[in-house]
Amino acid sequence: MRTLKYALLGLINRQSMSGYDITREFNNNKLANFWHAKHSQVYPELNRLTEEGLITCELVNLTDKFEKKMYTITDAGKKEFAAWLSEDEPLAPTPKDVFRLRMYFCENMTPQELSQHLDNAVLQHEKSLAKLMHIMSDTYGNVPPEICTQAYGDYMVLEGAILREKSYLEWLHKCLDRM
Amino acid sequence: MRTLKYALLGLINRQSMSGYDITREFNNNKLANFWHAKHSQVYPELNRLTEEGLITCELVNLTDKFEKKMYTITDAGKKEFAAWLSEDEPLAPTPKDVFRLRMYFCENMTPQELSQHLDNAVLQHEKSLAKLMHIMSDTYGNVPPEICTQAYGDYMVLEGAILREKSYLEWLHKCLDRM
DNA sequence: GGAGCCATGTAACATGTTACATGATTAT
DNA sequence: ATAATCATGTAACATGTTACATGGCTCC
Repeated sequence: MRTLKYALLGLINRQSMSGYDITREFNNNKLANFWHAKHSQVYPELNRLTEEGLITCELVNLTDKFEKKMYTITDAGKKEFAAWLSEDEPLAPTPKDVFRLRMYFCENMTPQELSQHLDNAVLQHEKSLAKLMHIMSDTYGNVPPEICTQAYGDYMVLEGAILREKSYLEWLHKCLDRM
Repeated sequence: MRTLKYALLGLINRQSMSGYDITREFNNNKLANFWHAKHSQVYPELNRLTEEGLITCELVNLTDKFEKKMYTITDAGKKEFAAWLSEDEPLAPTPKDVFRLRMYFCENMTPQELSQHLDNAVLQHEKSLAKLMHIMSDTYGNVPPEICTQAYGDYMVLEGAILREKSYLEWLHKCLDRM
C-alpha cells in the first residue's frame, strides 16, 4: 500500500522539508504517536518520489560547503495524495503487541511473575501518558483548535494517543485488581 | 527479537500442533487480537525451530497417503521460552495506524469528508467490538477464570481487545461530537 | 578538542505479504 | 462434480531495522 509514500507526501504538502526534517517529525513529534520511520527508510523513499515526479528537490546552501535538500510537492503529488486521503479503507488488522503475547502465555508464570510484568507495564504507560498529557495542556490548554486545520489534525491524534494510553492502563489495572 | 519464534514455542508448549493448526490460531482465534502470521511465514519458521532443536517433528498419518506434521516442544525449547517469558522488555513504539495518519492530514478535507471517514470507522469498530463482546459473554459469561491458567491468558487478552476497541470508539465519538 | 546535533546516504539483514504450486478430504 | 477446507511448501516482493560511512556546525 506504500503508506510511507503518503506520509511523506502529506508532510511535504504541509511545507517544504528535508529528509532530516521528516525523520525528526517521525521520531520526536506528534507523528510518533501513530507512525514512524528511520532515516534509512526516508531517504530512499524521497528519491523514489522524486523519480516518480511527485516531489521536486532543491539544493539549499546553508554555508559555502554545506547543503540540504528541500523537497516540495508537485501538482501530480498533490493529486495522488488527495486521492489517497479520500479512500475509504477497510479496518486494519489489530496491531501486534509483544506484551499481550506474553500475557497470553501467563499459564507459565507464577502470580508473582505475572503481577511484576503488569506493574512494570503500568509504570511505562503512566510515564508515556503523563508526557502526552503534558504536551496536550502545554500546546492546547485542552481546548481543541478549529476543525479541519493543521492544528486540529495534531490535536486529534494527540487526543487519540492519550485515550489509547488510558485504555491500556485501565486494562492493566483490571488485571492487577484480580491478583 | 524473533517474536514469531516465541509465539510458536508458546503455542506448541500448550499442546502439539501442526503448522496448519498454528496458522488457524493466528487467523481465526484469540491470538488475532494481538498477533498474526500467514502460513508462508509459519512453515519456514517451524523448520528453523526444528533445526535449532527447540521443537521436534512427527509425521502422523491421517490416511494412507495423507500426512500431517505434528510439532512438539523439546526441553531446550521450553527453557528458551521460559527465559523469554520472564524478560522485562522496554515499552514498544506506538503501533502504526493508517487511519490516524489520514486524520492527521485533515487540513486537506472538508468537514463533510472528515465526518464521513469518522462515521465509517465507527461502523467498523462497532462491528469489531460487538464480535469481541459476543465471544466474551459466550465463553466466560464475563466471569474471569482462575489466574495463571491457560483460560486466563485467553481471557486477559480478550478483555484487553475489548477495552482497546471501546477506547478507539470513544476517540471517534469525541471527534464526531465536535463536528 | 569533544559532545551533540545537523545532514545524507548505502548495505546487510529481518520481517511480513502476495502469488505461485500442489494435492487430499469432506460436505453438498 | 464442485466448493470449501485441510495440509504443506516456495519465490518474489515490500517493508522495516541495524550497522556502516561520511562530514559539517555549534556550543562548552
